[in-house]
Amino acid sequence: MGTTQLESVPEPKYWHLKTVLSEALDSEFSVGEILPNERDLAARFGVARATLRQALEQLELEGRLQRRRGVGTTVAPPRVGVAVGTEQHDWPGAAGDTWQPVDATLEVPPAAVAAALETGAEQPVHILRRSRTSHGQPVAAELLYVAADSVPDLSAIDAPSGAARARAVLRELRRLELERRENAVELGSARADDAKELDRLPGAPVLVVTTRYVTGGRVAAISVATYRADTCRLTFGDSGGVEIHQGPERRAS
Amino acid sequence: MGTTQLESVPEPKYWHLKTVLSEALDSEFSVGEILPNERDLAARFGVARATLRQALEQLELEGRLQRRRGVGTTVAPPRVGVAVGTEQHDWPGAAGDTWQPVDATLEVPPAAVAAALETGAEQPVHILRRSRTSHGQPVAAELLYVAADSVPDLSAIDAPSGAARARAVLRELRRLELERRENAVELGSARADDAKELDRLPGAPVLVVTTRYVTGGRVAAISVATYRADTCRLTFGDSGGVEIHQGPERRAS
DNA sequence: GAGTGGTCTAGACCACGCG
DNA sequence: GCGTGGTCTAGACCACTCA
Repeated sequence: MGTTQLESVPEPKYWHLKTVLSEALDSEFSVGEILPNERDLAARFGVARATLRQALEQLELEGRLQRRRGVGTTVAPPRVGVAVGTEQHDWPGAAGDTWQPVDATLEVPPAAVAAALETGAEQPVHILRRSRTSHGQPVAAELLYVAADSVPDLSAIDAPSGAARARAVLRELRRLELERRENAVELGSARADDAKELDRLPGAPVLVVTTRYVTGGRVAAISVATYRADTCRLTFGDSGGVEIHQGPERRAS
Repeated sequence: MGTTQLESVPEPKYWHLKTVLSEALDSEFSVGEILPNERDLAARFGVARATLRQALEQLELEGRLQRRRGVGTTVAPPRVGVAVGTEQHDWPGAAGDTWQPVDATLEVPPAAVAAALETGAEQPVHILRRSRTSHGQPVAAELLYVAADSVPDLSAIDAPSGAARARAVLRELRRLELERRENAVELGSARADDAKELDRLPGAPVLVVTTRYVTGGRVAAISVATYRADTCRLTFGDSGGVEIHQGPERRAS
């Protein structure tokens, strides 16, 4: 470092810290390894704990670190590639679908959903909960809204709720011809219920994938899927692998 | 004080604060309006400024607020729907492409890119910089890597660099037949150069879209596009948003 | 130069996981 | 109970924008 001034344009400490830590992660740590605790790390770098935490937060956001209260900070594995919308003409629940139905109810949806489904504001719709795991870890939680009149033959279904009912709704939905599906991705923060299901704290960064299922010129269903932003890389089109984004040479050659 | 008492299960202050502010944004503020400054807001809610900032950061992450140093905190407009990969069989620079070429050079790419392009580690490739705007605001910055042997007829091109050369590379690229393109989206933080182009601070949350252009069984080009996560909603498939009205594209003259 | 958000400090206490 | 990360405080100074 030297005793002279650093740069004419001073970099924030936490930014520099992040760079140093990032390089250390590449060279001196392996996946799953536990880092020293925040107080020790802060002391080692001669900064306040809050500053150190700012650097750790960024690294966690980039999927380099994983922090768990009561446990510690560990080096995260590379992000998991998760296929989204590979099949442009498949309904949810089709063969190869990796979602697990959890529950289904018939309720009045949020106003924004009702508007998009073009149902009445007070009209109940089927609300399905599904979850998705990858490599044994939860990666996404979904709310799937199905317009009631899209699955009219469901009235005599046995189960009033539960996974069985969810599967029944999906089965009826597949009888329709799917015209197309439209996806959108944006950044969000996990609501309390999603956070719990994703094993994260509320407010954790998530990628929100909204899918509109269009059939016969109207929207028959809307899916709002919440993916863990720290551990997931969403893939569109038919590739799964190959990380390009600033990967260290940890990969087996 | 208008602030209500905490619950029996204590919610973090910043979380409660975020909820209160969010509701206030809906009911008492309009888009573009300037909020009171952080010190005043903190005093009004009876919390430290750092706590108030934690709530504001979340709201900014969700695209509800926009904060600019030296200016203030304003209510953000709804996120812009940005089409990504709508045409599965279009090269970059095809008709309707909304990217603006900025520069082009011939350099050795990062190792990860070289591996994905299946070029030699020391082999130079064409590196194009492009930028994308929407409604007059910069929304994305792109680095496009084109394998040199994908555009062999470029050797006699006049311009050694600059936007003209970038357009020349794209023109040559379009002579090939595109087999398919594969997209991946993940969360990242803006590098210093991207941040500057996106009018954000370094480390700002971005959505990184990686696209592999496959032709004849190999990857001819790779694009790494960095979108502002606070202002953008990426749409896949052939439509814009649910409740977002997307204006006409700005064609450069 | 006044006012804004951005960075940083040195503490304190709390909620959680685990032995 | 102990150690971890998560929350919170009350200051300070810096970098930036704009009148």
